[in-house]
Amino acid sequence: MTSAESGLPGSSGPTAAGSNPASGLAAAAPGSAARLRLAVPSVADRVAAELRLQLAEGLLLPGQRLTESTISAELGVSRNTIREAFAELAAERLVVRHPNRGVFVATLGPGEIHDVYTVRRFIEVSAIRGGGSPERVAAVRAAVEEGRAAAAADDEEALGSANQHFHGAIVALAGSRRLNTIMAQILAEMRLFFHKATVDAHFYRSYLDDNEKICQALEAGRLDRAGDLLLAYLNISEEKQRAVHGD
Amino acid sequence: MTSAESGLPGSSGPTAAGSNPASGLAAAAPGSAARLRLAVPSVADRVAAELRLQLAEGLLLPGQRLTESTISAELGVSRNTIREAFAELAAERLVVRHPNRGVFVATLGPGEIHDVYTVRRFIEVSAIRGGGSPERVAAVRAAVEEGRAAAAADDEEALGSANQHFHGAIVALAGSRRLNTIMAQILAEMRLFFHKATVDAHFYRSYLDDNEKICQALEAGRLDRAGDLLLAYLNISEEKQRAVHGD
DNA sequence: CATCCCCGAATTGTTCAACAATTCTTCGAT
DNA sequence: ATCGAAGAATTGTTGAACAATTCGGGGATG
Repeated sequence: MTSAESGLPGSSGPTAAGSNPASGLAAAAPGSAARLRLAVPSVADRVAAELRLQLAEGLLLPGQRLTESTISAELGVSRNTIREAFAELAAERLVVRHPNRGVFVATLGPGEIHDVYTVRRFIEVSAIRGGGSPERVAAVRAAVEEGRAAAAADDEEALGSANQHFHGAIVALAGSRRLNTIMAQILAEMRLFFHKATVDAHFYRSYLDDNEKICQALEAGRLDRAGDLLLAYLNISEEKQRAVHGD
Repeated sequence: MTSAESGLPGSSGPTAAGSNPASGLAAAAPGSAARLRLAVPSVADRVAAELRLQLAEGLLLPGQRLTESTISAELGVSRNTIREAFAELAAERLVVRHPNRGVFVATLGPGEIHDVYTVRRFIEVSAIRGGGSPERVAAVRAAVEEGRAAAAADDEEALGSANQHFHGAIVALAGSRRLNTIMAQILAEMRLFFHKATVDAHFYRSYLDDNEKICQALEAGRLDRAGDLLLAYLNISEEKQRAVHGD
């Protein structure tokens, strides 16, 4: 057992560290105060988190095969643990298991992209039509400003991030744990094919105004109008995606 | 009662003795199904399916602990495979993992129940407001009739099943794979705490008329009205659930 | 009598090694 | 050049092992 044992050496630098990889949503749950539990995630969970990260960064391209032994060696964890992580990721649709053939990074064809947008239309529009507490509306506003700042700094990566935060904040208006995680998974799926789109440096740029208008309508309490705007936004966004990905 | 090792559909039988791990799985004669490429799910998947079933039947009560070694022995599969199945179920929220303590059947408190209904209000109402193809509407009608037949036969179990089919069919109107699986998971979660409710033999009975009215509105193309009815239905249903479960 | 601590017992988390079953590849025969 | 069969590679699954952790039960102590 001469192999490294330090927690997840990782192939792309000492990532592992950090705390909650997929957090961003439920930062502090109301009510559960005495939860000083420093629950160290299991190795399988950390492996899954690492892969999720590499997936989000476009380091692992859709369709690419993930060989158990390779990842096992690269991350210094046993093949069995890798399989547990795969089960997690497969449940999130980020990877697909082909029996006896291996797991592959999920590929989203035109049909799948449409399906993702269908879910978004359902959830996001319903969420914004329901409105939310002032703090939650403020969170939406914060995401808009975050996007504006990123645009000013010409940071396309941050711009894409801010855009996702914007839509996450909209769903968070409903204050539902389950809806939040559903949305988080959908956004994770979208990152899978958004890398193709961001080659165009000004891809998100055009969304800035839309986000601003939607946010204003929301703040003004014109929820139906906000919903209509958001719906139009999603339709156009889907159209663009379809254009980028061969029909 | 149902004792006996509910051994995995397939076989595995009471081999118990671990001396011969050899296949006992595929009992199907290869000659008969030469054409049918029936992708046999992995053992881990079948274990997960079996547990899902026991969960749905109320054989495993919320809060109950699932010991790896016990299930491993009961189902005749290795502990490692059990863990893979657990990862699946945990991703579906049907069980919860307490680090170093084990996995437990998920318990849904009042807050969780409200959350489940929030998701249902979002998805089901949006789905019915969007309408659907005639075949899909017909599927909703079929679920209504299924419920009527179950009521006539005084089969409460079938009645509950039909009710779930009804709501599944409503979501299926949208024709979205992802929404369908999301709804399936939500319904699976609900089965966790519905067993408490069905002690009242006439629990679902009162829903029959509501379903009929909703279906009629849907068939008549009065989608907004159908949505309103469904929304009211869900609110009342949540109220009842909250009443049954000590608030 | 109550409290605390330490020590076993049981269970989980993780690894390793092995093997059957299946798929992929390559090479050779027709 | 096509086809098929031997061989290599990979997955699916098992079993055993061990460290780490939690749980429960005595004592020993105050």
